Amino acid sequence: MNDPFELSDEPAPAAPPRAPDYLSGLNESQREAVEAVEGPVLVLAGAGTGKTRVLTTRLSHILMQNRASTGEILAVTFTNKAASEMKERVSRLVGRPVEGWWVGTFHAIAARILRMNAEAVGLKPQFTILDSDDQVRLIKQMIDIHGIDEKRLPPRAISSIIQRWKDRGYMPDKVPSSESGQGDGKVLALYKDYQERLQTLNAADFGDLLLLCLELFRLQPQVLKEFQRRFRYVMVDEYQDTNVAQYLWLRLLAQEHKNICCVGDDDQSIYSWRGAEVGNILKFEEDFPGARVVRLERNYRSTPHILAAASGLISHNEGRLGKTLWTDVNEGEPIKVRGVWDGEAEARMVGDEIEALQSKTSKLNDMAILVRAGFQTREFEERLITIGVPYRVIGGPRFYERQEIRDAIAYLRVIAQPDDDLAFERIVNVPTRGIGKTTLQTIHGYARSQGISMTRAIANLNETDELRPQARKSLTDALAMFERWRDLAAVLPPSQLCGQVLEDSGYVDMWKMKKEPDAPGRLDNLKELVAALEDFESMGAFLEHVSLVMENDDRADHDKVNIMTLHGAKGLEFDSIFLPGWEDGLFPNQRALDEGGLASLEEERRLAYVGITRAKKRAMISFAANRRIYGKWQSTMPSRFVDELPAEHIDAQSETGVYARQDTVSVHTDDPFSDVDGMGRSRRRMIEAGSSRSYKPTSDGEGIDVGARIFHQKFGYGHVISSDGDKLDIEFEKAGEKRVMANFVSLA
DNA sequence: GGTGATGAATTTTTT
DNA sequence: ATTCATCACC
Repeated sequence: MNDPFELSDEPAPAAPPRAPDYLSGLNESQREAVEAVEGPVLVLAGAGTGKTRVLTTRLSHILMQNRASTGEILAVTFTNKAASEMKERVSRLVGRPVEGWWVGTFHAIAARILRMNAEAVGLKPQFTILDSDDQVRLIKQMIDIHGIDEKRLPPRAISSIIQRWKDRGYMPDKVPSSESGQGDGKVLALYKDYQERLQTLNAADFGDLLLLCLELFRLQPQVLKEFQRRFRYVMVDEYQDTNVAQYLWLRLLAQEHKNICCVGDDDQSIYSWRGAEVGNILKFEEDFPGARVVRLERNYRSTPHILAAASGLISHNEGRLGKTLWTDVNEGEPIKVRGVWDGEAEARMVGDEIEALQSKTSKLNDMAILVRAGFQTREFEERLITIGVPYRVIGGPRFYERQEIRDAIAYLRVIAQPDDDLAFERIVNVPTRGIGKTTLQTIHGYARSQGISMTRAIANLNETDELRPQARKSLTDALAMFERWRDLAAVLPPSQLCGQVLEDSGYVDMWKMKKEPDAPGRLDNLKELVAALEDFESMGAFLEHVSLVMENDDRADHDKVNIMTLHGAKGLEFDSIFLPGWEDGLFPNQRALDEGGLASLEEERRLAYVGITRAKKRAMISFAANRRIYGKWQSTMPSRFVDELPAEHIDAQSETGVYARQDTVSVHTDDPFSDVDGMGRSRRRMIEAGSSRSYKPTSDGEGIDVGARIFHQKFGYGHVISSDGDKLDIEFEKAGEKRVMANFVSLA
């Protein structure tokens, strides 16, 4: 036990009473997690077990016991929302606003550390943080030089390869040879070049914030030491979502005091596709010897039926740390599982259910429709509009991602940082100033050959006659304009400066001239931006905010049904949850099925688990027999996850005629995860007897080839246009072109 | 340098 | 179906 008096920077209040208020009301394991402040601790917090409460109480506990001052605690989260919630709740628990502490997202804290030591990694302190859009544009510019075929390897793909390398902590010279072969080996060269380019632009992308931080710690051990000494206690939220770079970063920072507490749930790891390593949480005990593991298993959110259904489902995953959630609340209803004819019927059913619940005094705010992919929201939006039920879609495009806002910000970025080529290029000809492709290419070529930024290149080029006089004039004017704004920036507050810039540049006039229907809306957005800037002391603070803080305050001020993706729902809870589209190919998603193997399927299953566990009182899972995807009708099979729900906890019903068939025969697939006959318990249970005919087993084109004339019980006769695994594109004689499962057709 | 046509792609998303 | 990017052409 440490001596509290030595550890505090601040005047200490009297020692806390034996059982402080803030500890009361915690259950046994929660309290254990809160009080285990020394040494490495892993808190396995199942869904709805009071994770945030533990985290905030623990932080307060450390402060209240004067084990450390605010400046000596590092608490990292993934989202700004989680960070501000933590700040707010701890302030409330401690009874005073807590300031000067290190609570924030990985990226924000890494950026803070990096800005304090930018020079060590070749940046200037006011470096720009590039978002993924900038990143892709930059890569696109570099693609030709590296002789990469844009068709085979689009900028997006390259960006994601590089991003994944960064997630694993690889600087260009550290990419292992097993990895460097990606994209004909050309991507690695591009990565190297890309990093150099970022340096001349005085910019860092999101991955760099962590990666360069690691680099800083490597190059400047004394800087690392300083932070290691500073952070007596380290706390991490959503540990299952950390990537390797973040893991290394944490491990370094916690080295000195070894008081690290990671909170997470391996069953809710759904972000591997953006670099998260479930392995981090699975091997915590190895990584931090002597680690204490506390399991939070008492669930305060859901009914036993919901918990049992979710637990039954997730038990199909291997490689879990394993938890058994329990609750002592009352039974509640089993999960409804419904099969319907098509997507429209599904939307209708969900709409009806929502209306029924609403008339039983349920608030719309307490209901949510959780979909696998964004495009699925539309059907529900349309239905809710027709029946007049208000809704909100959470997670759409954000304010700062709109074109006009990004343009405006680009102006501000160039003012703040002349070397920011990406921003400069974005607006140099917006509004049009007669600076075209050719001119830009000349500047680009020169800039790159000299290893300088474009604005510097222009200054040099204007001394020569390489540019057309007209372009030269425009560029000179533009640079002069920026110089003037930079002077203004010194005297005007950010908001006024922004207004001025938008006027002077002709940007506002440009939109006023446009007769597009959305032009007025864009002008409104610009006004909103200027207004938003009033909250900021400095332009630098604002730009940091824009790059690191997502704006997602959908105010819950009206009673509306929530529609969002399953990913977007993590961490939220609602009384009633609707889970539509549980069909193989949609959920689990086809790409996950095709590409990622078992790991991917398990992640989809975790996603299903996350979905179900969002429900406090009731949940309804549904699937359709037919669905139009990308304009084509497909006949679909219920999700394999439907099978995996324990029968005792669901109430299954299916529309008459849906999946009607009898005399099921086995269908060979290459899918190792499906059960023997491709049709398990629940799925079979959903199938009602009806008129049908048996068919021959088919396998991967065997039996049914392209060109074959076939029969389908719903669509009639047709011939096969093409096949794609177990799916066939068929031109039906009566029903037109459709995509159907091979096992639903037979040779005619 | 702006406009219309054609073709390809289309999970999930924070920072 | 719809969007989005690229290309040809004014």
